Amino acid sequence: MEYTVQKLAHLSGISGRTLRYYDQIGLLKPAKINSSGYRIYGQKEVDQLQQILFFRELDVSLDEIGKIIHDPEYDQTEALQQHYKKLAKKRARLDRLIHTVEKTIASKKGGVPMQDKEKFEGFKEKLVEENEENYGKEIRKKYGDDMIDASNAKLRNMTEADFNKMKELEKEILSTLAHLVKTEDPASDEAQELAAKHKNWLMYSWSSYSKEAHAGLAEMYVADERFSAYYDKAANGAATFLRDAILIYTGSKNN
Amino acid sequence: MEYTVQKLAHLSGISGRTLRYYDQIGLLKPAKINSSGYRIYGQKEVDQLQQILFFRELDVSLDEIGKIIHDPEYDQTEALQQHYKKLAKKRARLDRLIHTVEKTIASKKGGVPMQDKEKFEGFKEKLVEENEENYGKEIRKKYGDDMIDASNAKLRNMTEADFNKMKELEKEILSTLAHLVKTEDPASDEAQELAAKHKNWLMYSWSSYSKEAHAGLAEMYVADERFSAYYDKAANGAATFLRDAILIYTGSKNN
DNA sequence: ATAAACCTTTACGCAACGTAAAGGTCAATA
DNA sequence: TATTGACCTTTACGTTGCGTAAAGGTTTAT
Repeated sequence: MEYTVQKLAHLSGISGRTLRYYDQIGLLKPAKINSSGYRIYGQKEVDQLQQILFFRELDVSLDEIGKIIHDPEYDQTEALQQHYKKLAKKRARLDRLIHTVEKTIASKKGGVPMQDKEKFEGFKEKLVEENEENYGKEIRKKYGDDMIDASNAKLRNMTEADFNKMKELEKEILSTLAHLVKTEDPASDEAQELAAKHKNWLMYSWSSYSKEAHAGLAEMYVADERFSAYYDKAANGAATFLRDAILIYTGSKNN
Repeated sequence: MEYTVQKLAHLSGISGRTLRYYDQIGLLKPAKINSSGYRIYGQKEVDQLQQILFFRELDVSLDEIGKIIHDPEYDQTEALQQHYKKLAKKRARLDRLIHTVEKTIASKKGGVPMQDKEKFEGFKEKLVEENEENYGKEIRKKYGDDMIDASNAKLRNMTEADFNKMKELEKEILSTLAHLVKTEDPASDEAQELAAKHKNWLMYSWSSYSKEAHAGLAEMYVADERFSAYYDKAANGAATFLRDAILIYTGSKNN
């Protein structure tokens, strides 16, 4: 049986354009070209198209598919396994997204003003994720996997009330910081109180506290511009001031 | 606090290009442009960017996001709900794909030649899906939802052994058909035996049998080019021959 | 003064096709 | 037989969300 483009297209449920495109990129060449320049496909091509569509269904890129079906050296099992991992990741992400949307919808139905609510779940996850992506490697090296995993777990399990308290405390710290930075005295009582508040704030996400870890974080507030930018939003030099206050608080530095 | 492109980019973890692009498409305009033509963003823009990234995380298109955050008329809850449905569909599909890949890998590990094995699970699903997409509406109208759902379920639950038997029977039918079509006698004993085999073949996926349904399907083999193309692969006029044989077998037509 | 590190606009590239546009081919019908 | 209408062809631009030069101006630090 021989098929022209449209015939094969109908048979397989894809468009003629797609078949021409596959020809163009060398993924599926017709068996022959007839005297009028028409593409003619045979049974072999139909079978190969089935294979192509099978992999395409699995979200494999056409490039990959080409390798899989044309290169006999290609380890198909390995490819499938790699692909399986990709799919699993996608699904995990989708699960999270769905969860977030569900929560968001629910909270909106509850009549809660969406402005802040909508971001809640997403932000928690974003926090965890961002921490991982931005600081994951460095921090995991410094503090070890267990501590970070525990921290992430704690963050994830936080109730919304906790989360809001944490946010408020954060605000308070920032405004106090903006105020105190002008005094230029990180050893003052107020500054030490601020450092204590900062510890409390940390404890919302940290599973355990150590002065060393607190001091280490303080150093990072200055060393890493992503942190310093955050605190310098409050006031110029805020990151440095906070660091010094914490270093004194933790006893890492004498006034 | 004011941010240039790079500052905001670092702060939010996206690229400068992305910020310029968002400016370009009107999704996020800077607070102002300074005397040197630099984009300057303020706190308001930072907040809005948070919102944008929140929705982007949910795989909402930038176009949609624009409507959501700029248009006060826009029903955000409705949009989220729509989006939720999309995500759910995606996940359902992903679940299927993952299942297929798992099975495929498993079967390959079992040392079974992949050529046919790999397609097995995928093909079953593809069969169900294709049936739905291609004939779903027409057939559901004709036979009712219950019957079709039952058929799909049966197909899905088929063991591989059954599936292979079905495939073999299919082959046998096709080759017998190719042979018999030359006799041009759909009422012959052999042709009637063929019709019986066709019934058996059907029973692999049908949950119950009726002569009317069988005859109806036979008519469709000729009427619908997607079916007729399939059978005419075996031999010219095969679809018509098979239909006639079935019509006689079911008593819908006298020889 | 000069380099490093910013900033700008313009513009091509990516994946996997959809969608004209402009023109040849083939089968059936008036 | 001439003419539809349904095919077929190639060429080429549009889509999404940016990445990545290229070519040049600005700011900051040394």
